[in-house]
Amino acid sequence: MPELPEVETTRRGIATLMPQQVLRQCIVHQPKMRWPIPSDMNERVQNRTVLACERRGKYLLLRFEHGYQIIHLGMSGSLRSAPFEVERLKHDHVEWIFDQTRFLLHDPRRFGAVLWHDLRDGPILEHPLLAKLGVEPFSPEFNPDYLFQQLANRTASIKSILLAGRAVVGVGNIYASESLFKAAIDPTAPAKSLSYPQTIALHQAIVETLQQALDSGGSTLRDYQNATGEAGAYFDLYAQIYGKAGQPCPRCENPIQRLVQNQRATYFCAACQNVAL
DNA sequence: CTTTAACCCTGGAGGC
DNA sequence: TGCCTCCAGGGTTAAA
Repeated sequence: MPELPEVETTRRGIATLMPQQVLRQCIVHQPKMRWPIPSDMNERVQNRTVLACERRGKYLLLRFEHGYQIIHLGMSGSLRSAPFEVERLKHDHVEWIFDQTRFLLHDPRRFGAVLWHDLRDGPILEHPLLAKLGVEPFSPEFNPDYLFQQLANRTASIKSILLAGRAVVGVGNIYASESLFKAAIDPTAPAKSLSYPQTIALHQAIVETLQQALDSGGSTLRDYQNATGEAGAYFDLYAQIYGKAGQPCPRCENPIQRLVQNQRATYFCAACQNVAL
């Protein structure tokens, strides 16, 4: 579920409710996540004020005066506000209790994480998980010149470079396929082989795809909060090719194909993206 | 340094 | 109904 747009949408949602509130308790029901949740987590944050809800890549950052809670939703995580009368469900692993409401971290696969970074150990952005991340896709630093420089000398496929998040964060498995399709670039091409015009097209495709998904993700999250049923896979609403193997390419009608790169599925149109098989 | 592969975990879908 | 296999939107870590 959590692609960058959903993480950002989640951040915006909790940012309207959480900041300036005193966290009364942080209850860990299941510490076995991607990394163990520190056993003293509650002591760190109990009766402390949440100053802000920030984001770096797909990491959510709850800022306190003395440190940060680092939250990652992994592959299957979600963070939602739930009134006290709402019963905790299976896989609701962590609770944030405030005076007026509470939040629940739900994560069946437990690839997510909740960590503590104390500011005595340095600035938050120097945390090992954050220090080597690429630039934010909506920041001025992400521009064609920067991207071209990042791709230079890289022999790995452009798909895997995008997914690695060292050049730019937020391009998940869906958006890697979608962006490369939009830019008509072969996902298997070595990153260094992209021309400058191709890099311009890819840069534009990434920003447009993420922006469109952010708009869409926001609306589906509102739907999810209002309705009882599932929001469904929000990317189904606008994905051009992701998950659509066998269906006609929206541009040229040739069948969309699927391949596996780095153990992750890639969807593409061999004709539009000039893929040699 | 770069690139690739294994791995963490649960659950849904589909074949038999 | 059950059992089996495959698949899943992430990313760290070890190995080559």
